[in-house]
Amino acid sequence: MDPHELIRIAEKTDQLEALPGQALFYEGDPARSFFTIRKGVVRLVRAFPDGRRSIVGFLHGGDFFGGGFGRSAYAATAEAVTPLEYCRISVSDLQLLTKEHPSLARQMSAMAADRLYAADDHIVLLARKTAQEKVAAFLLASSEWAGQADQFDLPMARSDIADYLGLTIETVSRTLTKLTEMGVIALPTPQHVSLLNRLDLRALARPEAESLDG
Amino acid sequence: MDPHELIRIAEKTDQLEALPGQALFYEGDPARSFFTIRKGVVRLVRAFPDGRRSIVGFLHGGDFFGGGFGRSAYAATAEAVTPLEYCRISVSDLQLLTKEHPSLARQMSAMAADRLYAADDHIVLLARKTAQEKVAAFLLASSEWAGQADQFDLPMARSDIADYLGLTIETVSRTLTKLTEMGVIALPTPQHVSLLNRLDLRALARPEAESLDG
DNA sequence: CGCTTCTTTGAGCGGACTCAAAAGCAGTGG
DNA sequence: CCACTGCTTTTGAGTCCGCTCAAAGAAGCG
Repeated sequence: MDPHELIRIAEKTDQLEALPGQALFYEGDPARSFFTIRKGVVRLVRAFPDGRRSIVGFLHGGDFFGGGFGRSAYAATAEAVTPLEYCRISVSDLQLLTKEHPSLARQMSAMAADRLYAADDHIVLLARKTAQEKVAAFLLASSEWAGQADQFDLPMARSDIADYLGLTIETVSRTLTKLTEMGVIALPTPQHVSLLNRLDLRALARPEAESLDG
Repeated sequence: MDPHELIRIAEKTDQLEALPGQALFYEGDPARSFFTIRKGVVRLVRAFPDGRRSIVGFLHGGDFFGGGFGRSAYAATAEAVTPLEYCRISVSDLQLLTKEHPSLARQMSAMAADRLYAADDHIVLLARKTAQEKVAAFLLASSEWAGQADQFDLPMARSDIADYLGLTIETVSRTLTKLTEMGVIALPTPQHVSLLNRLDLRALARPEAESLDG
């Protein structure tokens, strides 16, 4: 649960940077390394030859990922969304470190479990939520990434949000405009979000919005 | 990679059965056990108070799951789809066994990795595929579960398929009818599928259907 | 200042949904 | 054996949400 040890160890490894749009690795590449993000945001992308694209997740400072988690190949392409500072450690080196620090193994499986839990949430969102619920949920998640702030930046483009939510950029834009007109958010600039009514936004975000008392 | 050792160990533990519809555990329950399926099919369900439901995965004979993979609570409810024979082992017992058999830990992370990879596939399917592509992909996956057979049973109801693919039962039914009319499958009974043209079905299943030569 | 890229807005369409009913099937009891 | 009941699946008709196509702002950059 404490990524600091991971980061401390990772600090003994490659310190790297990447510019927006640069790939850290590609889907299908042999999964030779693990990564932690020091600063910035990464997207995990699955793309098709016909242009259809799906973002299976966003990763933020402190997040630990890569290595295929036991698989021999990466499951998706990792691309920098913002200017990025990150660490890289080879799978074999990390395996050695795991023997010295057994807690590392537990942390790794905890990370995998978190990604699995997030993936299930994502599946429910894609399968059963409306565009408005999707965008509201995304804004709340973005707020959490910013430390529950009521004002924060969306580091990614509308196209990234659309590919994450299974929508088009037009629908994302229209929905944001609608939420603005409803008074639950404000958009001083396209990238800057201000939550005006967190409770209403939360109610809009989930199907299970009704009372939970039995 | 070899679940047989897991099963052999699990055979020393609780041998249980369940009838269709019975829950093995519920979403949110403390994740005290791991499970392996001996015979039958299980669905992993996320449900909302308003009736919306999403099936995040199906599990088959030999599959290993549960325990929250490091989390303290189960991420979804596990329900028997068919009459079920399965094994249960407590997380603590399995941790003890892990110390005797280090390969177990690797197998567990491999299982988690497989679920993660499957989850990413599922995300892409839900986010970017049409109803026809979804149903075609589901039929191909079902064929794989049946050992690449051209004829096999769908153990689950249309409602399960719909909740897995993010569709309604009507759309699932209509799409199956359409595939039948196209001549790529036959449905002797609603539960029994016969693949008449695997290549066409594969072409219908994926967006990346065009040629891959660069 | 002109170019490119991103975002927003508009108009119209269509695929999947909703609502509704019929058809098929399994079990049950007369 | 057959009517009756309940459940699942299929089929039909019509609607709407989100998509497509198109164009007009904004914003960044050389």
